[in-house]
Amino acid sequence: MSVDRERILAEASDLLVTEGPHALTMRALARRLGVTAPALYRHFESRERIVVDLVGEAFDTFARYLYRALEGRTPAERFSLTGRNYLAYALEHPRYYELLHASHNLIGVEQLHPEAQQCACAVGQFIVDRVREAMDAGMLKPGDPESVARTIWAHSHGLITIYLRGLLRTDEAGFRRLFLESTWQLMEGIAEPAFAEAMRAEAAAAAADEAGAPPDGVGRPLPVEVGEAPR
Amino acid sequence: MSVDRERILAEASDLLVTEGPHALTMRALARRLGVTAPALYRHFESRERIVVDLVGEAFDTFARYLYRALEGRTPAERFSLTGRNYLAYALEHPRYYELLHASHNLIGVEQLHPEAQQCACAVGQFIVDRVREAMDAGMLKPGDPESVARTIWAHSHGLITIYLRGLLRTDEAGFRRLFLESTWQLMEGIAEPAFAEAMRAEAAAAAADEAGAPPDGVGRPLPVEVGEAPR
DNA sequence: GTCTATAATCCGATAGAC
DNA sequence: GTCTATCGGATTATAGAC
Repeated sequence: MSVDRERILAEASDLLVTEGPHALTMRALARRLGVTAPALYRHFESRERIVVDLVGEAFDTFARYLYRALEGRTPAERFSLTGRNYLAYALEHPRYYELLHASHNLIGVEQLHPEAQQCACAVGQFIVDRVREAMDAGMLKPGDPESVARTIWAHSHGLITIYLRGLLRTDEAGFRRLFLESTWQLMEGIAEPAFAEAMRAEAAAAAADEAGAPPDGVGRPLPVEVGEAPR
Repeated sequence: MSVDRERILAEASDLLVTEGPHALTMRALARRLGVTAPALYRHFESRERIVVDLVGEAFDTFARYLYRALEGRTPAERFSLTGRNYLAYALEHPRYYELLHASHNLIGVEQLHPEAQQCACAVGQFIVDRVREAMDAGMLKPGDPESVARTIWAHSHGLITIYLRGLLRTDEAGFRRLFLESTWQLMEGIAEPAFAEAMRAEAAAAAADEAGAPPDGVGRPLPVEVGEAPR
């Protein structure tokens, strides 16, 4: 049998997240792939290189998801898309998401620090920027953008972490509704009433999907365009 | 030199959290303690037993911190104390806090599952109960206690995680203020105005401590007793 | 590009002297 | 209660045949 770089990384991330770092050995990895250990050295020069590349790809993918939010044409759209894409990344690449936050335990600080520290800062700044322009557009209550961004980030990250650890007894669809509902509770405090109301409507619509989803609810539009109205 | 159980556990937790599970070896642990590896087997029958006991103690300590909130005499006090004690545990035992959430990667599901799963459920139920009685007392807006408790838990956990990972450029004192400020932003949405106002005052008082703390600000009283007034 | 065989290292744990 | 010495096994990584 033959393997390629992608299959190795995929199997390695699964091994790493589901059974822990000690379980990611060249032998175990090769066994899963149907080859022997030395074959892996044709694709990676060492075990550590596999882990480093894995974490690097997790960061890259994360940045790609997040920056896609810049396709939104209004501050409200970009703000909303940022939250959606953050959640989408966590749910579509759960092992990467865990890897991102466990990376400091997996590899030495010097291995990825330049890129990772920079990426972590960039992510923080990205969210702050989306919050700031949402404030300027009158969508969020006035305040310190950095502080509000931290609050939003912490809430999303905490909720996702708890879910991925299996501490919420619900499936992915249930968690998506739960995430919207919880985010709305948070927005009630930091968003202007008009936008909070729109988020409430979105959460209600999502709840409606639960009991007999209307078949045209596929491409439900973004919550509002309230970001352009005032100013 | 001689070692005791406590020194071993303390050094082991440090090794585990700061350098990862692979770094916790009997040899490395013994070296840090100034003894040789076989000496450790006088106190623990195996390496795994060290990890299991460590996680167990992290859970026990956590429960002790949390249940102390029951000393509050009013729903408002118990609600407030729950949040304070949760934060106190995380800041006074940061390695235990990380251990708690990494435990599923450290030991087999069967080793601690009875106690851990039960403790995790108990903690969740404890917070839900405090939220429910705070709602009944008119301190929080009416709603689903489980949903609101999840939101509060997620926010606190997320913020603490981000801080412990060193992603917030601030010291512990700065983080305490930051935590209060962020919690207030959240409370603005889920608490009744009277209590939200009290939390705002508390956050402002904490901010005042920043620039020239008044020397009598030591035992600042609990935010309010608003929980007993309405009904 | 994968195999077998193997070198070198590190691990957990035990035996027995002191 | 700690030490030295050691067993048995696992690991990463390499050498060389095919």
